[in-house]
Amino acid sequence: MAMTMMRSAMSSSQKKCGVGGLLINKEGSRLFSGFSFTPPPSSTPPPPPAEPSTNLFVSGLSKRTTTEGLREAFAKFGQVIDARVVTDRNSGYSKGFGFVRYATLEDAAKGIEGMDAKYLDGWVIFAEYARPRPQQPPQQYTGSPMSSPRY
DNA sequence: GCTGAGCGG
Repeated sequence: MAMTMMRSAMSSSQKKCGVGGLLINKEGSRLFSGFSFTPPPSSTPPPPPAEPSTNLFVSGLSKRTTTEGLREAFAKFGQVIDARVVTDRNSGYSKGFGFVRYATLEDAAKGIEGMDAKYLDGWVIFAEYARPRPQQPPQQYTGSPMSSPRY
């Protein structure tokens, strides 16, 4: 008899505890991850500087900067073999970047150190080594290395 | 002839 009353009392003591126990801390889960970011599986590592070469890529040029201006600016740090400001064929205006070729790698390095992040015609230019472009040498033999004229 | 990241004639 008495047990019946006690059980009914305990049941009533449950009250509304079920809803209050559900708590999720978003910040807590972030802190648990701590110092470990997932590296992106997509491999697109663009190395900012290219390998040393006498060919220099100059960006950030002013629209008013011409090939002569580029050569004059870079000639102060080395012998410039060739300088060219890339211009659009349609309009003929500068694209804002150009290429400078030095006689030696030392001059190219000095040119970069001397003209990189410097002002030219009011614009900060950036000089770095140009990338090797896919320029295939125009060979008359269709590029077949099997060409053996003599045996 | 200019918007202003970028790699050419």
